[in-house]
Amino acid sequence: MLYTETLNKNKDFLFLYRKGKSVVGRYAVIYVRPNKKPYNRLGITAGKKVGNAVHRNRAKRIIRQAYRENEKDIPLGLDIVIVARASICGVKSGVISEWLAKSVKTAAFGGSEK
RNA sequence: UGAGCAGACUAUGCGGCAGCGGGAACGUUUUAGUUUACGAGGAAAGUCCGGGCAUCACAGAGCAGGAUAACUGCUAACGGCAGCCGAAGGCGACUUCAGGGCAAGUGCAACAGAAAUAUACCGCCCGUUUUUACGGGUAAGGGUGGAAAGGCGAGGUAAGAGCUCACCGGAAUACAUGAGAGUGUAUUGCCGUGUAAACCCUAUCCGAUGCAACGUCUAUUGGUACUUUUAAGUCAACACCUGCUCGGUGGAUUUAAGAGUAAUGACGGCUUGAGCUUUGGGGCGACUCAAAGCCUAGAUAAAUUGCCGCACACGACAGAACCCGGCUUAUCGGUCUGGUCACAAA
RNA sequence: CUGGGUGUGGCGCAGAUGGUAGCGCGCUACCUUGGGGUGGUAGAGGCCGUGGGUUCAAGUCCCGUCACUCAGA
Repeated sequence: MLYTETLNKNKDFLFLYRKGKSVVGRYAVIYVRPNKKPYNRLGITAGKKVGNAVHRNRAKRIIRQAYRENEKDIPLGLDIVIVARASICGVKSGVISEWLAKSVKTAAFGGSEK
């Protein structure tokens, strides 16, 4: 991933859940917030509700793949957290990719403020 | 041909494009980059046992506590496995078993029943007698119960009773046999049910903590915690080693001053190992010995994927996290091997 | 990684060393009131998370398993 670091501190996740803009979809929820840095930071959450370890790993893989495909269209300088939901399991990656492309932009330029 | 038993193996395959993880090589001041081979399981799961490894100063003795339970072996070890004994089930191949000791001691056995671990309600027999009660003997018969005086038949007796005898079940002793559990034979009337997954007894085993162990390097703040040195005071007891006792080690603690360390982050621990494959030898087998060859995940918000095409049986359960040996549980199916029973044919 | 705890009517909980499973709230019907509440009487509702085992007999004892939950590093 060209312009992206991973987000791995529990503190940062909690900060985004409280202060970030959110977009809710059928397969996942996206939280976004500007971070005033020249690169993006991405965090992916797949909780216990998604399923067992195999399903959680698949959810994370698909989301990461979708992000990679759309990376060029996403503006720089954002913290992004994507939380997988249970219905992501039986879905092909193309659907997620399409959905992500739309949702990130709406989140970045005017998602519902919390 | 059908049914059934046991064991072993496998876990969609092939191709194209894009991508991920750490390793090696090339390259670069460094970063970026290029090439190349490799990259989840039979259960990786549950964390139920056992061991390695690391630290706790020595890793001690006894009690307590916990675990296991026929026997002989295998193993680093085990609660695992193999063989074998016994019991139960199946026509059989075969399967299942917490399978030591209630005949050491203690406890418990509701309701029913006269009586539940010691007794006489009805009945049977004897005696006394006011002929309808009292005393005594008796576990053959009745009913209750999961369990009722080892079972059953004969003798015997006032009536009965292992009181005596035959057969069967158990126990003890002796002899034979086996490595042993055991098995066989003989003798002794020696014989109050069940429960130890009730307390308990017997034998064997167990020091504690877990890779967030542990080691190395390091920023900032502050005098927080720990260690240590010196000085002063107090106490002869206190702290630690496992819950207690013995035993061992250190004298212990408070205040003041000085010195050092820890936290945070990074790296190591981390994958060459009770390793895998093949061949040969030993053993009924678990397993083991020798030789040759091989290197086969090591991540840290955590890598095996996405899309397309073809084939068919249309793809189950499921993702390493210090490492091994087991156990248990989940699982769409497929293949092979060896026994068994029934039917038919030769 | 390690060690505990819980599971019982709709809800919250009892059930000491095995012997016919209860309490409070709630629910249903009736009485009381002009009506409602309160109060009173009667009643329904449970294979005790699940699969085995020990025992004459298991909610209770033992083993496996599922779910939830707590503590420590």
